[in-house]
Amino acid sequence: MSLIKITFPDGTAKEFEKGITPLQISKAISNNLAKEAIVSEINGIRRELNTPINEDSQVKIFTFDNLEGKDTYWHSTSHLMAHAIKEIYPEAKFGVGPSIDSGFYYDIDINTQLTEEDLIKIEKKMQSIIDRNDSFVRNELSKVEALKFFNGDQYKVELIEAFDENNTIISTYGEGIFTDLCTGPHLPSTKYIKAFKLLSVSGSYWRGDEKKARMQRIYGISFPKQKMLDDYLEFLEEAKRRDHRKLGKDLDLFSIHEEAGAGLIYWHPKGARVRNEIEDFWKKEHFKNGYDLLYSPHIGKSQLWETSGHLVNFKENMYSPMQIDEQDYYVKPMNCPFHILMYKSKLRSYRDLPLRWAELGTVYRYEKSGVLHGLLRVRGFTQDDAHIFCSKEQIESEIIEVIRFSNFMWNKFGFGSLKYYVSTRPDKVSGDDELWEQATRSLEIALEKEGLKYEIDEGGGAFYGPKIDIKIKDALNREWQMSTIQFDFNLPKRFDMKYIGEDGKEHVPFMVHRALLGSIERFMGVLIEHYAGAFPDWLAPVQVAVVPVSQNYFEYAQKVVSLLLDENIRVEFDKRNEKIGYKIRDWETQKVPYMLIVGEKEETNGTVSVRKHKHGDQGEIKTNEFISVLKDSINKKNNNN
RNA sequence: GCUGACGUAGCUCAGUCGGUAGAGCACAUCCUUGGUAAGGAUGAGGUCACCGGUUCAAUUCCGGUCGUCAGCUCCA
Repeated sequence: MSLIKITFPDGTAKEFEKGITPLQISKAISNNLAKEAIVSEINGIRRELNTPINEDSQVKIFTFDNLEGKDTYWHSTSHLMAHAIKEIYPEAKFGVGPSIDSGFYYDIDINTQLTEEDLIKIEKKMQSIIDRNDSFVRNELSKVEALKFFNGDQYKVELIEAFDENNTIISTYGEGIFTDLCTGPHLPSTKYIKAFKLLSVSGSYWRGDEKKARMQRIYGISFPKQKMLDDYLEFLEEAKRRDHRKLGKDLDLFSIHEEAGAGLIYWHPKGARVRNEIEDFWKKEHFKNGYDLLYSPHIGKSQLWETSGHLVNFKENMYSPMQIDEQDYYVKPMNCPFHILMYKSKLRSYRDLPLRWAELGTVYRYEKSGVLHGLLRVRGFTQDDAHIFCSKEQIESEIIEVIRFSNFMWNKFGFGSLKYYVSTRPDKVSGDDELWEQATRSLEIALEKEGLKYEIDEGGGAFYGPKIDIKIKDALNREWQMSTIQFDFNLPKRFDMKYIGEDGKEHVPFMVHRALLGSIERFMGVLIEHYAGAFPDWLAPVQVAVVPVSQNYFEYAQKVVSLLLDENIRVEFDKRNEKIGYKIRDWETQKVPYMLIVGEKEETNGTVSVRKHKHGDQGEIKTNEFISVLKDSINKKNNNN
């Protein structure tokens, strides 16, 4: 009986009998760990919990709390699902079935169109396989053996053929009648899967290529505890309740009109009110931060777009030209060429720099019909655009300012958690190495100086320069890519931009594109979902509803309304012939921050009875006092909900 | 754009195995003047997305177009 040394991630080591498995090791550490263990890593290779270890090794144990654990858990569930499908539809062929950020999917080639009812059937079959507690059995084959084994399954054969002849051990995993090509690792057996749900079925293509075979993709999720699944399903329900398309309708914020064109947004009075508050705030903050505001036209001659390169690089996103005086004019997909024309309208000195020029510029881009989605993906949208023209010496401090500004804006709207990504030079781009290097470095230095962590997106930059993308997290912890800060080495050259330096010579200015909110439409879509439609006081389209107990108090109610109006508070006077219970319900569902109930008592006392959205009756308060508290909240732009 | 599902009143949805349609909410009028999440009665509302085809007859069946939804691919 020989002993081997097992070293753990914290550096401690312990001796075990040769042939011990990670599961047994985790039992030796603690019963809880053994219960929660999902997969292990042996000398840097992820392997099953029941893999015998025969030599001194580094061992890590993963649970569902680790990404590695989730990955294995979901991946095994996708195999379980495929297994169930194979039992129900023996003719089914399978593409790929990986785990994804949340859950898993499997692509299936099957003749019948799967429906929601079929998913229930598959779920039942999955449960019966779990009850059988089939083991996931690993087998290793040579390429020749694998090709033989999967003979007749064109998808698996295609995958196997792509493998390197010599240095790949091809592995398969099987439970019961189902065997799949897979590198693994997997759960020891199907019993480990405690709670799962198949969520949706939709179309996909073999290898994501629409020219290749059409497959059906089933998405699902699984968890080691029923409660976790329940919570996840509740999260999906909550996301549905917050869907900006639904709230946009319910709260009368905006509409989209089939007869007038897809992807084009109509802002109703209430949505326009919110938008107006955001834009006012945005403009004031830009002035404070040393920006100037611009307005530019919506169309420009083809020559402009040729100079800018858009007709070469962006044409598929631009709408067909219109003819004016026998010249082609294009609707703008971006604002930058216009801003550059303004830059070039006179000779610039280094003393003018930096120029920070911002515009809420509405642009139009062709988007494929299938990608349109509410406010989040549209064909006409308003960018909160700005271009910074500066000298080489200024780039670092300018980038820092933009990062700070962006931070400030997101915090103001209640988004705390920001993530930064620096995208570096793509391979295919030729150009000035030094320029790229320097600009990329300045982005990194700016983030480092601000004490911000960032990730590198290697080769993810645009062809014209490196960039910082900022992702935000909303109230449901969902990530959205919104802000972007991009260097542009292309346009200044194309437009022959210059400034006269201290040395009396011409220099090419650095140009930075930046959007803080991204686009107003998308931003509002995210904001609606973030606030679940219950906007904070300063943004709410209706801030106060004055609700008299009966018609007898209309006169007093009117006085209250007038006082509010005098203070520029957005107020509705509810004169409807309904009981107050009805009115309260109505304003509550409209998510109006405050209702002021007024009747005999309030008239006598010169007060209002405040009812706060979601918090109910707050009791009686002097009208003036209410107004000053509300005004204070509005002025401070509190995120008070 | 591609795959699939879907498109009936302002909204949410029934329904018609082919004989031009219904509920609840919302809306209007009247009764009721009510103190913290839906008072009652009456009424008005639809070329059943659009365009063709089949048929004595199409909202229903077939084809196309537009749009929506879930994905694929792509992005602010």
